[in-house]
Amino acid sequence: MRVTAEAKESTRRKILDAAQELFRTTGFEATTTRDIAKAAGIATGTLFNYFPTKEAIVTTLVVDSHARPTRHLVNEQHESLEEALFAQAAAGLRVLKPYRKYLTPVLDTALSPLAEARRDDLGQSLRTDHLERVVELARQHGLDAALTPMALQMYWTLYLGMLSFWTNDKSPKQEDTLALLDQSLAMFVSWLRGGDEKLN
Amino acid sequence: MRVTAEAKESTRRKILDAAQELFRTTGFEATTTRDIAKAAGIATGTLFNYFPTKEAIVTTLVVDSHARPTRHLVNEQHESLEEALFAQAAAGLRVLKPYRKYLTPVLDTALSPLAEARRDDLGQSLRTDHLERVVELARQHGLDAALTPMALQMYWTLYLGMLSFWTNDKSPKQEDTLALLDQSLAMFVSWLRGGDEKLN
DNA sequence: ACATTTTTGTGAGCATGCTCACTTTATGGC
DNA sequence: GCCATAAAGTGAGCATGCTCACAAAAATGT
Repeated sequence: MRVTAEAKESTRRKILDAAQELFRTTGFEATTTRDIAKAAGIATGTLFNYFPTKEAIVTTLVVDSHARPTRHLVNEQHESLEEALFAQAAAGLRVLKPYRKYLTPVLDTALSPLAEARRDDLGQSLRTDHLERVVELARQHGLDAALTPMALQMYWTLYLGMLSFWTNDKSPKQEDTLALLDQSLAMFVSWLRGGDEKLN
Repeated sequence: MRVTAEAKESTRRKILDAAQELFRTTGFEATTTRDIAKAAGIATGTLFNYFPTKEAIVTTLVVDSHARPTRHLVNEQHESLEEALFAQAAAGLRVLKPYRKYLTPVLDTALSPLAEARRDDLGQSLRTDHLERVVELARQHGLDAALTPMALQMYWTLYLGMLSFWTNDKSPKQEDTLALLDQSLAMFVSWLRGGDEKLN
């Protein structure tokens, strides 16, 4: 059984590697599932034994790469919550950079606020992981009380808006995205503080 | 030529009416273009002489209905910019209500911040119309100076986030959506005012 | 009235995401 | 070693969004 399990894992990797390369060179839409299967050296049917949809492949690529790093950043100390959130989001951008050009399908399906409705567990985990760290950072700055579910919803909306903008940012080094991120977080955090005052 | 033009308009209407009815009863995904064509009494090929994609049909339905009313609301006087924006957005929701269940494809393609990239003129007009009215309302409250392109981008992100939430809102009369809208606008407007102070 | 051109309509057919009945391969008990 | 069971793989085929070469119909010129 072990040999099989290893073989299975290796097939999975072959699919992901082939898909990543094809998406990068040809784009997500223009790459067919038959292309991916052929490049991975398997039949199209086999591909769907490993991933239920074509989008699940690209989502897996994104979520896998996004999951690994960015955790240590929580431990760094920042002056303000704005800075801490900015550092976290910027780290996310750094890690997603290779996928920037074909992030759209992931944003549409897996990460959208509608993802719950669409029952996509992959995107769900990226979302909850990210939001958990937001809560943790807010706690370090004494603002976690203001982080109601609605506040998190608003944060996530702004975060997705920033990612959407990023996938299409034409400015040389995507500095416009960083400006947008900066302003969005400033707006959000100052709103959090205001809500806090009302509670006192 | 007139007879033909009228006939053409009538075919167009038949398509839109048939599509609306089928989307309502069967849902957007489950309705095939063949279904729509058959219900409209035309061939599938003809359908694509009138609309380039299936999504263009649903987008047309939404944009058409959204365009007509809501304009007079600009003339009503409101105490604060928050209230004025709230009234405008709520009017939009009222008018979109029949489409709530199948608004998702429109949000994904036509209205997304990526819509520019996707060259969808239909959604573009809904966006620019709405944003123009936002600017107008802001001017009435002396806050239009703060409405930079980036501020409008942030407004639109929050607006789309609210619409996304709405399509999936399970609360009895979608009152959660109104709460989210209220908070989002409060955050946005108070941020606008803050930016204004900085400028002084 | 007829011929010509332009507009509108048609449905067979293509591309592609995905399924499923079937084959091949690996594993474990004897 | 050999069979039985389970796991993994296969590719023909389906559904559906959309195209395109052609046909029918309408408009226009004479």
